[in-house]
Amino acid sequence: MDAHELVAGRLHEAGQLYTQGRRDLVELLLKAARPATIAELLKFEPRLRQSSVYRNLADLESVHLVRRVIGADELTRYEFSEDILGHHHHTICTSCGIVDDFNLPPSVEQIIEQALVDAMNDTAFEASAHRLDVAGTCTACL
Amino acid sequence: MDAHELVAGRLHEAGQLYTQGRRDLVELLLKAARPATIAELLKFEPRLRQSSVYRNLADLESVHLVRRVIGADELTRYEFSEDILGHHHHTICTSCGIVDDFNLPPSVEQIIEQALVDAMNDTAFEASAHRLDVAGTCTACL
DNA sequence: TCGGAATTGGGAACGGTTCTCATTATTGAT
DNA sequence: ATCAATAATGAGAACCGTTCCCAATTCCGA
Repeated sequence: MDAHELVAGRLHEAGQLYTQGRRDLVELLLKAARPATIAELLKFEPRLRQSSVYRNLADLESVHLVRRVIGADELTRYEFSEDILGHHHHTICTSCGIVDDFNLPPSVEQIIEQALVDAMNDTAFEASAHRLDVAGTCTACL
Repeated sequence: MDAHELVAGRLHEAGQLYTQGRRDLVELLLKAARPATIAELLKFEPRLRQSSVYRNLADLESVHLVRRVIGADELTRYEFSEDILGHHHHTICTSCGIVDDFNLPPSVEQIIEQALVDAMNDTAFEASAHRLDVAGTCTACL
């Protein structure tokens, strides 16, 4: 399915418009193919204005089209939500901060999922999602 | 083993002193029994000065006695390093931000560890640690 | 007890993010 | 097509957690 259509539809449901600026932003996120910082987005497409990028990412996040990714540095990164990208995990380079995606076999996911359900049975905590990342050093930084 | 002894020793090796302020800080972290924000630490022990707490946490982190924990909000939390607490995971309440600890059975840890090694074989990434947290809602917020 | 080194405290500075508000664009109804 | 109502935009100010600076103080070994 075309990402733009999906985004347009979901925004429309929420009474929001799919403007050119938002289109550009979505296009950029598609091209990035990994969680991107605001600075990266602005550098790649200087037409975009900082305040609009922040606002639009927040808007897209509020309808669960994108999500915030926390890495090792203080910079917030954004990527499409798992609704769009599917469930996946992140490698986080502790040297340069770059975050990238990777997947685990469904069999492992299932074991993790079950183990977490069991673990949460002891603690009175209502789990809604899990997050498994790997910290280390990316090729460029080795 | 007594935590204070361990801390004192490790600081000494690094040519740093185990002052009263640092002692108080360690004591607080022990009492907290879960990752604590700077604001929480200052609130519990107003004798402590903000700048010293930030500096001392950074110092303790540099000798791997404490570590920074990233939750769901913008507040940095600190807890003793896994050297001291052992490997464990975190629940993160997306409502109030509280982070708490939990453990998984060694058998599951082993499966995860192996799955990550396999996954990293494909990507040229040098993994050094993994992080598995659960996001959701804590009892108090339900 | 003294001198050098480490630590402290207060506040200024920093940087990413959020907020404000006047201007502009977009949409649906006429 | 035109208009009115609503939403989005852009520029910069404000915010806030954190880091930095430096003079005063504390600590330790000789």
